[in-house]
Amino acid sequence: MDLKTLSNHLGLSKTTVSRALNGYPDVSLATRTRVREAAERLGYRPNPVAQALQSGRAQAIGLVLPTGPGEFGDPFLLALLTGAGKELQADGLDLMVSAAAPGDDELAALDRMISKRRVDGVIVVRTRADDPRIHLLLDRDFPFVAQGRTREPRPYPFLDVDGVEAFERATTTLIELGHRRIALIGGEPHLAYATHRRQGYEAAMAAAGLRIDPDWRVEARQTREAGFEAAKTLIALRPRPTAILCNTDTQAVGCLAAIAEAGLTAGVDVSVIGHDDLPLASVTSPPLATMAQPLPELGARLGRMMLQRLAGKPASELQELWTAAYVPRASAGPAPPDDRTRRQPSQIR
Amino acid sequence: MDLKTLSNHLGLSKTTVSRALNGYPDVSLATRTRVREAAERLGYRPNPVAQALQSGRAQAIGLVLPTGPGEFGDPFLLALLTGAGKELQADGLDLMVSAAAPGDDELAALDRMISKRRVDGVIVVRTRADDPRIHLLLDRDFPFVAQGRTREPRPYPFLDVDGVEAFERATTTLIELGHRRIALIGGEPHLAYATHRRQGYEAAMAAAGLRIDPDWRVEARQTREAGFEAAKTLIALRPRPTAILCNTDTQAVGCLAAIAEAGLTAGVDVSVIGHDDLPLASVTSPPLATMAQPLPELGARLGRMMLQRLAGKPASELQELWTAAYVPRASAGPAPPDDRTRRQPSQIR
DNA sequence: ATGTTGATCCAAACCGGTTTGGTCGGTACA
DNA sequence: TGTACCGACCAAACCGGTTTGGATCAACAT
Repeated sequence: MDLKTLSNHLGLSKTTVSRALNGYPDVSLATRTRVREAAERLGYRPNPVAQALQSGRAQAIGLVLPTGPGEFGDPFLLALLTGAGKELQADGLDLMVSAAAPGDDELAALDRMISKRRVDGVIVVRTRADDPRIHLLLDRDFPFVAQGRTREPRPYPFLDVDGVEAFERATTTLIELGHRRIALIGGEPHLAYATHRRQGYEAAMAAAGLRIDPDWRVEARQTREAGFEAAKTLIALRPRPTAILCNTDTQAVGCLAAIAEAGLTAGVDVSVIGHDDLPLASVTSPPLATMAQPLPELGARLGRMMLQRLAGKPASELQELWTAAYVPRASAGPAPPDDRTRRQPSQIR
Repeated sequence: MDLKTLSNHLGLSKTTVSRALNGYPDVSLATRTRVREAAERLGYRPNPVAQALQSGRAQAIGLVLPTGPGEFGDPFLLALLTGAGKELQADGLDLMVSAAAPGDDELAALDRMISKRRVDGVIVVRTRADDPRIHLLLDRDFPFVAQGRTREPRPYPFLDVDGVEAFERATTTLIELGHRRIALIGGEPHLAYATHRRQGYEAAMAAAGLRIDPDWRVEARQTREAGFEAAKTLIALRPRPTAILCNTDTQAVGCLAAIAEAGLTAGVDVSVIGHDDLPLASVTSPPLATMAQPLPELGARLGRMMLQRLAGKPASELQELWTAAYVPRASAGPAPPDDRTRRQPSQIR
């Protein structure tokens, strides 16, 4: 059922039928309703491809999924994607997804997507500190919104969860539990969020008047194994840190394993807090305390920001910073009674 | 840079340029190379929207993500999506994703997708025993491939992992470890794969000459909580089953929790095997033995099957059954020395 | 000299919509 | 009575490609 068939059927011109369906006032009300009823009855659906060709807009937005091993872990992305997809669908936009490993492939996939003109905008997820995708999109002046911030002087629309605030709060929580020797397994500095979280940790320690021993601040990749190794080093320190903050849950899981392997109990001897609230965080032993991001809502907001961007809202007005929620679980407990460290100095003297 | 501009630039007609680029033999070799070079040099890219309108093919395939809470767990879907996406991309097809909760929404999303004609085919994931999506697609004669089988007499293309074989093997593995009282936390019967897995369990037990106590076979929803409750019931039985097979890892995680709560040790007092090898399976305590599916390969194959389907390969030749891999982990150990059951009957007599 | 054939190239139609720039008849106003 | 204006409708152009059905011309055959 196409427009020509429908208009023949009604004894009207294509023009009039088209304009009737689109609610133009230069079609009489009577005709308008007659056309609409017929369209409804005959199940007429305008061909979006033809509309796209005419309007120059694809009625779709793109999303390149970084599919590298690990990093955030997949549940993160799918929740984001779902949230964004539903929001866009409500406005009649489809979601076009392309999967590529971070790096050249990813950039090529993005390039292909925008030069094919099959999408009107793209959503960039898991931004990195210095993100070539952001450069590409800004250079080409292609509409986009990013999940996360990068080092980029030009203003662009983003939605991020405040890593500084999150780790400030996580650190403060530990301090309130009586911890003083708090260590950090940070992420690699090329990840923007890793830098922010480290800053939050440092700020909270400073605010509480606590010194950070240089040994307490280590960097590790976003894998379980890296978390395991980093934690082993931290646990071996004397005096031993009583709490470890991990850049992500993935690292934290490795950290828990290292604690168990050392014959210690997480949440009792050493407290651990992660970030992301991955599904696995609730099944570790002990369950992992963590900072949670409202992923579906983040996705939905990203979708809506994309719509606003396409509607012409300036980038500078589309920058939001959300707050993570602390999810208390058994891995974060009160600081152990701290006799060892008090005695040690006197023994040395 | 559109075709008209390019042809003006070359002093040729649109027709000739188009045919040159598409390699038609009625353009002289000299012209053909000249056109191709110019196109390359000027960065000409045909507008896929215009091509789609003309050819009637959208050069995209669709995928409706069921986003209901739980069931398989998200990592499953994302891996599948990635695998399929890469395969399709290699053939120039894009992947259009729409997220909807299973049920009416999902069907509506699917309907919208195919009647909008923005996709040439769809991939159906997580099929259910009696799947309305399959009915819809077969009724409309719309090309699709399904991940999983359903009760449907008409032939259609599918790729499934053999649940019968998987649980037959899991059961046999437990029998070889010395287990005799093996229980099953099955899935709801409307899930096709749950039925298959139950059959595999029953077949292996029968083949080993072991009777299945009716109490050992329970059904539970695909959630951690349901697995927890079901396991509690099983653990309370006397004589107690020494092994529990769970329809999915999600249930198995709940099962492990119930075992721990009863003061028992999984893998020692009661062995547990799950299915899916979700990421969290390796961090439970003890780590969860499970049947793993090669998700990225499954996705890739689904993508290729879709291409073959569109190329006209008949449905009956596009039906594949793959085999899951057993991932041994500490939750499945040898059967405990079984003195209690031997004595109990003598006491009763 | 007149067809025939094959190699090249092209104008126009087409895909299915939307937009432009009208026409046509009737009413309002000078 | 002439004309300005308005409401309702429509033919044709357009979006950017591909396909159809020629046109042109040189070489070759009759």
